[in-house]
Amino acid sequence: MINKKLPDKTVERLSMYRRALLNYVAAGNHHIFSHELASLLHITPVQVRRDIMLIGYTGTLRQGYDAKELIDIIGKIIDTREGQKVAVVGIGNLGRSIMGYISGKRTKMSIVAAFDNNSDKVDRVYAGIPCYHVDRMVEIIKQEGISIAVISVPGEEAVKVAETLVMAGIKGIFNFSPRPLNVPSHVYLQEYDIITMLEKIAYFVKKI
Amino acid sequence: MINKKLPDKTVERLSMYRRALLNYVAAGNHHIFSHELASLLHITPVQVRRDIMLIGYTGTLRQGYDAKELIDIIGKIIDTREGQKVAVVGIGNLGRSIMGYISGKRTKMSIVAAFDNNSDKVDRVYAGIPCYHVDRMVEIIKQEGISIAVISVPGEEAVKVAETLVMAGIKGIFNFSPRPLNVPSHVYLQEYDIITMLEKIAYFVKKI
DNA sequence: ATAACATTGTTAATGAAATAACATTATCTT
DNA sequence: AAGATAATGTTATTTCATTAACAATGTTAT
Ligand SMILES: NC(=O)c1ccc[n+]([C@@H]2O[C@H](COP(=O)([O-])OP(=O)(O)OC[C@H]3O[C@@H](n4cnc5c(N)ncnc54)[C@H](O)[C@@H]3O)[C@@H](O)[C@H]2O)c1
Ligand SMILES: NC(=O)c1ccc[n+]([C@@H]2O[C@H](COP(=O)([O-])OP(=O)(O)OC[C@H]3O[C@@H](n4cnc5c(N)ncnc54)[C@H](O)[C@@H]3O)[C@@H](O)[C@H]2O)c1
Repeated sequence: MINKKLPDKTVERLSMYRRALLNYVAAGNHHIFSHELASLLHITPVQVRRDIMLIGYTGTLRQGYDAKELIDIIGKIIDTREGQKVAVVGIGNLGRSIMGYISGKRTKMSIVAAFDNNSDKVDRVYAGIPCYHVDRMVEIIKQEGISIAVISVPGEEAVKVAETLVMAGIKGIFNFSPRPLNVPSHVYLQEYDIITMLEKIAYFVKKI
Repeated sequence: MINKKLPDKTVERLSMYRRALLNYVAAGNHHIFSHELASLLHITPVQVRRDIMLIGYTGTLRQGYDAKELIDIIGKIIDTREGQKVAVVGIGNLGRSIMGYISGKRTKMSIVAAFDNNSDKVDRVYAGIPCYHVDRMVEIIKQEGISIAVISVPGEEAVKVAETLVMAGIKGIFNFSPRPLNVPSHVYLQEYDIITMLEKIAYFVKKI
């Protein structure tokens, strides 16, 4: 099952399945049917079964899926052995809120470094994470083996920051700045802009 | 051109085109070719032309598109006459960072109210926006004619908040909590979870 | 004037994602 | 033991999004 790449959207849902399942077992449950898992996410049971088929796990006819097993399989797919390390670049409002959000969560990933160019912010600790000057970024990313970076600097700075990250050998970039980035094909890029999404909502609200 | 619904992804790109074009004209330019606009977003020229075809605008063969006209057309599609009004529910780290981000921006939407249930936060002003107690939400949403809401409360509270928003007549919801929501079909729902997206990045980074 | 060119606008083809259809099977009921 | 039932797993179809192909056209060069 493992070496073929899964569809983008399936991977997103796997992450959501896992979270829902963690709550589900924490509440003392053991087995779950596709239609139950589906209703936790407000999607269809077929979608659930298809995703689970794609990862090669199979449930049983009378009990459905073993929640713990499913959690483990998803972990094998998404996580790496030691948990991938993440850096946040730009410790403004957004960067800090993301750091606070992720630090508390039970996910194998961990934010291990933050970077900023404002000297008031460097050499301090935010949500338990040390903030370094951005000049040390390449050095620390290599030293710590950081593979993923979140960009939350102002748009004007984002291109330069991304170039540095690529140079440092980063493999995945999550860009929150409104500036579209261009990275080599061996770097996975995810962009997200809140205003774009709000404007999309605005459009569809008009149409409703 | 106008009454048919545009594809989801096209609407997202229109928002990005507009932003890029605003910078472009601010820099003193007037006309733009599809390949130029494409390269600002790192997409293909065909994609640009197809989107522009869908909105019924046409450029000229030798000059390409008139940037200002295009900005206006996109405005007609996305914006409403007076600009849709937005509320933010849950003024924690994320809520405040979003409020700060959007307030500064030239978009026709405006955040006109914030809500929280923590008495330390209500009756104060954040980024120029008044924060009310969540008990007054229905009242104020109706009174102000707010059509879109951002949910940034903890997961446990999100379902309840969403129900109240629907009751208040909200038309579009942007949910940042990790709890999947269920809303009637006349409400447009957009969900986004940063951890899910980070885990997706983690997966594809492993595959690269 | 005509050919070459660069660009748009549109239709056609491909690819990705979601949904539907259905075959299979373990369990329960009678 | 046979049939009904309620699930799963898989293949087929449909829908949505992107990419490719190409015809149309105004501009420039010869
Ligand atoms: N706040 C939001 O909710 C939000 C949402 C979506 C997108 N964004 C975007 O994310 C970015 C950050 O938003 P914010 O609200 O946190 O802004 P902010 O101004 O509060 O923070 C930006 C931070 O980046 C640092 N910085 C600037 N240049 C840098 C560089 N070259 N290297 C390292 N650090 C640098 C600044 O010192 C500051 O700490 C902006 O591009 C914004 O457009 C913000
Ligand atoms: N911080 C992030 O970057 C981030 C990213 C993605 C998702 N989220 C999610 O967004 C939500 C908010 O995140 P945060 O970091 O701002 O958390 P936070 O704890 O800082 O803020 C939550 C706010 O909601 C308020 N609140 C609680 N119950 C409420 C209710 N019933 N009505 C109105 N207000 C209420 C609290 O008083 C608090 O001000 C959480 O669900 C979190 O999981 C956060």
